[in-house]
Amino acid sequence: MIVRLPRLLHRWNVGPARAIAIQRDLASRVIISKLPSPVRLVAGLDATFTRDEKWCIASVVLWDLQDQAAVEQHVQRRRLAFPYVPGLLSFREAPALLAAIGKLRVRPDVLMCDGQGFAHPRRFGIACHVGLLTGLPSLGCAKSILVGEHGVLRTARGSKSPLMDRGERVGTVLRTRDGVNPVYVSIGHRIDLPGAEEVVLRCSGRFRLPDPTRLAHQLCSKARSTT
DNA sequence: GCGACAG
DNA sequence: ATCTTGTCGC
Repeated sequence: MIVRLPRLLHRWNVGPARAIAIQRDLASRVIISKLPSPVRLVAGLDATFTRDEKWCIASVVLWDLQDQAAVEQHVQRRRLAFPYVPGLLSFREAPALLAAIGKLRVRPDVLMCDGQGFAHPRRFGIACHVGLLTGLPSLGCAKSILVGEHGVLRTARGSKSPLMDRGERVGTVLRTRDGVNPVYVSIGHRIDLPGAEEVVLRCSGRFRLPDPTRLAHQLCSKARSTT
């Protein structure tokens, strides 16, 4: 087991009110720092659910930026024990995601989550949560906005605009491909915003979503259809 | 009170 | 997220 979890930090059998309190508490432990370079191994994370809403299926794809290839991939399922509540996504998905991360044989340089990190009502989206609990650098790359507003972007790949919420910079709206909808990038843990943006850009080009997250999503879909 | 609301 | 085929366009 390459990644181990601090025991005190994971309590999933809680209700929404307690979950919010936990987020407020843990948010203060997030570290913003420059990403150690060079970044080569990016672990893309995603989760899906069985149609009966009983299981959460999570996947991790370890993407090698150097070789442009997936070097590891794992799937884990956990029973769903929390409803979908905007802002509390990690209490629904993180148990399965952490189980999948636990299967990695190689330690990733950074985790890439399908959802927000700092761009969250309490500045503690799923990317922060998973990063903090694993102790690994992490970032959030979401397909839509949870909180915040932004200006118009140019159409070229690489164009960006600050994502602002309550007068605070919470992330970056980033175009990963010419003429396609942008993604919403924010820090998770042990990273800074420029570093997060750079990783997302280096992981994308052919598609809107960066390769690690995109492949993790495909892996989840296949795993679910095989059920 | 009303609208918004990651996946 | 999930329910779902073809189709327009680079």
